[in-house]
Amino acid sequence: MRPTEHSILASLKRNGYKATPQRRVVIRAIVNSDDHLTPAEIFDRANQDSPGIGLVTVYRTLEILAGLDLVCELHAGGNCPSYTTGARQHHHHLICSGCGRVVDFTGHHLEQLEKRLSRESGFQIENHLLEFIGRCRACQKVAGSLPAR
Amino acid sequence: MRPTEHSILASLKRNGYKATPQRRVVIRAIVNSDDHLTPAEIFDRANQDSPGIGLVTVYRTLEILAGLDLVCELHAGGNCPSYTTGARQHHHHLICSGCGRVVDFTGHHLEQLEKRLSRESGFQIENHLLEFIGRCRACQKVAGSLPAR
DNA sequence: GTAGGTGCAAATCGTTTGCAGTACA
DNA sequence: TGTACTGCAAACGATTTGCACCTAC
Repeated sequence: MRPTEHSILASLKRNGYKATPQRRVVIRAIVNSDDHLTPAEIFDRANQDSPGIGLVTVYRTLEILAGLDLVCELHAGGNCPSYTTGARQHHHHLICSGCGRVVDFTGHHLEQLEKRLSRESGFQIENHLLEFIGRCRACQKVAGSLPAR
Repeated sequence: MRPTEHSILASLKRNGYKATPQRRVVIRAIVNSDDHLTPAEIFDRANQDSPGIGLVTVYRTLEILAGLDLVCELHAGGNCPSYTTGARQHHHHLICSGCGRVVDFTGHHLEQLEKRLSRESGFQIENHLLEFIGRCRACQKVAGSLPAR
């Protein structure tokens, strides 16, 4: 169940934030993309959709959305932050080192490992991050294509 | 088998890089620490050890070392890059959200998942990143201590 | 002797902050 | 109407680059 523009806006209001046109545009940019987008990419799309919006507003909106867990933040080894709609279901990432495409996957359970680590280290574990880096089918063909970095 | 200052220097030379005193100092700073260090922290230690070294040199040395896989780069969800000696053995990270301390762990095998993903997605998987974020024993006691961010 | 390495200063990049004006509820 | 939101410009911190000098091999 991917969140929609509407459901995200509703969450915002429920949490006491206003539903401004700028926020709608930012949310739409993220929801309408299958990819993970960097703040700059989100700004580009938002700006195309509704010229005049400020990059600052994009950052501020992202901060709110991430704080409410309405979008999911990704740290793709190196090119730091990018965002996508956080399917409420916990998922992991498969990142193409050629083109930067990100595929989500679910279904691997780390609870057992989490328990073991917690027991052995004394850590109270709050979260985890599992990412695989590789080459997607298309990039395997393009021999010698440069890594996204 | 943790690499030593000596073994890292040897690798550098083997790859056509010169063994300068500055590089020695940077390597020593990393090798002598159990923690993961940010470039700034490495610079501090290096500078204490041998005043006058430039931050730029630290960055340039880290770039070389990471390129040769002699140190391992860590992306702790948010406070991006830090470095440690890359025990050639593959390992994962357990990061404290309170104090930023990083504990390595090994022994969890993801090969099976890797194969499944590869089959289902067509990706040729090159690497993965598994990090747990939580609170270490000390930080659990300090109630309400601010996250490292 | 020379290619590669160093350190300084300045440039650059992504992100954050201060502030005055604007608009949603 | 009042508070929260916006956009600009400037500030900021981390990293990179240009350049002249230096040093390990």
